[in-house]
Amino acid sequence: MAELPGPYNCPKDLEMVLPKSQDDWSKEDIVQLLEYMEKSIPSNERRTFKTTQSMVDWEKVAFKDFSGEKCKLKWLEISYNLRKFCTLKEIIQEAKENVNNPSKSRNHKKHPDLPKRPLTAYLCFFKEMRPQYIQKHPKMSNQELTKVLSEEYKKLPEQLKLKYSQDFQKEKQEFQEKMVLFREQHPELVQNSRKPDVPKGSRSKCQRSFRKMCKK
DNA sequence: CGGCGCCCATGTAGTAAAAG
DNA sequence: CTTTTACTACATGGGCGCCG
Repeated sequence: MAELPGPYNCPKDLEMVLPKSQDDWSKEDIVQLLEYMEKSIPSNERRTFKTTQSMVDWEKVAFKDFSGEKCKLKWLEISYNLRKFCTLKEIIQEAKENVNNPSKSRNHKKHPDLPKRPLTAYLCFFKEMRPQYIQKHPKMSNQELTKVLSEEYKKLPEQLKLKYSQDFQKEKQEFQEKMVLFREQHPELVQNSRKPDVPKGSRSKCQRSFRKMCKK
């Protein structure tokens, strides 16, 4: 704990190592440096920037009179300044958003193979009838159309509703079969189709009632 | 462990807001 | 400025937390 690791984590050292504007980098040179760096990393790289950064072969980045070592130092200077722009306050704000809205966080991506939940009876009806109602009421907004269609759905004869819900039941079975397959193929990913990366119990009762209050 | 109740996911497309 | 994303209306099955 007593000794700090290399210059990456030690801004004060970095400032001493990199006196300001002592070098001869033009704007164009920096653009070129960044382009060479970009080219040097694999396109499918998924590791953290620190990991990748430590693996960069600076001799390959080197160009003109700028040696690999010079390039590396310049990059450290640039990236250090960049990190100053991202304040702790901003990071905390982003963390807050992620806590409250895990599914909407920037890096939240659904697995591409994750089966889609089947449409409920109402949504099937909605999907099927919407085009006709668009023609009937060309000037209606989507919100208004939704209202009309929900009215229509309520008026629908029981027989038709039954047909829609039977379709739903059938699709539900298929969905469950697909989910079984999905879980077999991706055992490391969750038991739950809904929120793959939300740990159980992450939503507290307080959070719920708070949201409820906000809604009203 | 059963049952209640909250909240999410699901379809659409225009629009508003945010990001790039 | 352009592109992307979230929200809006609606019904409803189902996952899950919580309480007794």
